[in-house]
Amino acid sequence: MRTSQFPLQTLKENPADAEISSHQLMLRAGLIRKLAAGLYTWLPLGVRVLKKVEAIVREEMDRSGALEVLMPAVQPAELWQESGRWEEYGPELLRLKDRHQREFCFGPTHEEIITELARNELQSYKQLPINFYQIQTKFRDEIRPRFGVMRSREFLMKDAYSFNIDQASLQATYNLMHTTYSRIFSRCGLTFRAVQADSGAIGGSASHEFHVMAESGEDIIAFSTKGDYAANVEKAEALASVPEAPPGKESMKMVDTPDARTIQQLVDQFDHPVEQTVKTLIVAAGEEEEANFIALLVRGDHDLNEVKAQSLPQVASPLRFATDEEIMETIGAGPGSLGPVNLPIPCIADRTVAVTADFSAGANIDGKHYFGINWGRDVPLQEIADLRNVIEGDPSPDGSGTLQIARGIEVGHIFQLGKKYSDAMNATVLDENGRAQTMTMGCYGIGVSRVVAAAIEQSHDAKGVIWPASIAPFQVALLPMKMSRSQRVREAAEALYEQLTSRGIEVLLDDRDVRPGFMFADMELIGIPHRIVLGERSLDEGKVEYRARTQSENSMIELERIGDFLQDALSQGTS
RNA sequence: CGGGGUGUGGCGCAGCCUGGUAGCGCGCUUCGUUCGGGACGAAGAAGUCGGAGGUUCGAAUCCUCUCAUCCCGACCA
Repeated sequence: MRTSQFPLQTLKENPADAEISSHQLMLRAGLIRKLAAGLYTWLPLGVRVLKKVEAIVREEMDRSGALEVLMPAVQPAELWQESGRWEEYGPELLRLKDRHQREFCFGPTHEEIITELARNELQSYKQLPINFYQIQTKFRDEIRPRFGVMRSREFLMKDAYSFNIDQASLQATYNLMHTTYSRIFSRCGLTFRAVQADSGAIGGSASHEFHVMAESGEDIIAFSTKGDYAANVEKAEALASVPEAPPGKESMKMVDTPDARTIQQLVDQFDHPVEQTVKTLIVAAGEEEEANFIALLVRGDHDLNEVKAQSLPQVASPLRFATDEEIMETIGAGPGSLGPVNLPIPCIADRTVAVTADFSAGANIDGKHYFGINWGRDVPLQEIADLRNVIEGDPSPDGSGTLQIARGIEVGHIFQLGKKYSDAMNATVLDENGRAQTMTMGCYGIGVSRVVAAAIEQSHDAKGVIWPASIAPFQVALLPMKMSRSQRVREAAEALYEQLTSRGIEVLLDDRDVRPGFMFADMELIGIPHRIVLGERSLDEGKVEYRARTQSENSMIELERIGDFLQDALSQGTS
């Protein structure tokens, strides 16, 4: 490709509304342009990258035996009503009506559609297992789209859905997808980690997310310093900080704390270690509970994990915090003075709270706290559960090492769905006994457009993008110096361009009549992995200048050898 | 949904407080001089000042409404 025929829509200045580097660079390098909030046009350069990622995904999915389909982006409401999600799904679902006032949505995901397909097309266990996938545009009406294509409303996704006769078969497909995803992200040149994820209210036994490690990631993941354990903080199991409670030394006493309404104020005003404070959160109770509300206790410096809390049967799902009025009415004290002692509603203590001695908590009387509370002696320990987010330094749940915390960008998610959709939509096949069996399902997603942003987030410098070779829009930038005035340079450039192109290398020949610095800056901004400079000087010696995007020095290479040299570099996947 | 910010040629911004009929940088077009790290000079094209209404002799500027967009927050006592 020649720059004279390929628009490089680069910008020198940073667009005002781009926050993170990948978003800024995607705009500056001319990969994308914003149309409206969360909606982006991919320019020719960006499309080349997108297609590279798509090709890798497709190759590896095909290799795994999955079969490509293409489903409609617009989906009839009836199927969503059948699965129950027409009501469950919130405002994220973009609902539409056609000219006959029939209801549709723009698909944020395709479980209903694929299940409808499967129940019609699959009749026998002999057709299983089967895994369908597509690469297609999704729309989710995000509360707050941000960071360019990282969290946009419309985005390109690879989604796959497997149908299996039983759990063992599903597990096998799931494992196969796990290795397939690892191959895909490795081939994309990403540093990533598979982590255990919350399987959510949808049910299902297992779920892993694939995260690209990056400071700007929106997810927080915890992993063991020694073992293999890695999990999304939403999911990571929080063990008690110590195996058992130390013996209590203090006796319980009530203290006037008129100005301590938060844990921080309590700690500051009474010189009290935050590890010996307990906060009491009042939430709506689950349906089986007699009380309307239930109290959750976590240590003062810990955060409640809402996903864990609402998965408890005693707690209403979705989680709902009591209002100040409800708290006043139920307990007789305001939110700043709550605690387990003399509490008129049931309460669940986090594991760490259960092993804390001599702790302080509200007295359920406004402006008063108890200090030196001990379980058993002062208040019975009713129930213990894992309620909190892990923090750095917690013991790792696999028993080896402690937990570290890092940020990640979720680029893939694999999920054992089980029978949620197949049950609701009656997707069965006949088993070997001729009996109808509900199929069990898995689903497997990759955010293709997000992968592009994640790759940049992970690999860039002050000058621009540094593409992993496998997804770079071009592999080699060929920059002739003064081509418009030097017949020799022009001829050498054309010859080398022909040679490299015929070797199957994707070359971008910069045949614009611009100054060298301009070319260098553009090529570095758009992140082409290999750069060849052709000039009178080096041609005198029969050489060209080579520089990898990751390097800061040129090396001189014989003109005759450069083709082989590049081919070697590319086949090694080095950049 | 709550709070805050911003809307002025393609992009980045000034002008607004104190009303007088729009300007700078980048980019773009043409010509000339340049030519190995984002050149210089000259000439040019390009803006319903987000939209509607109002105040005024006169509104980018003041007032009201509205739309768009970005950031922060969305119950952790």
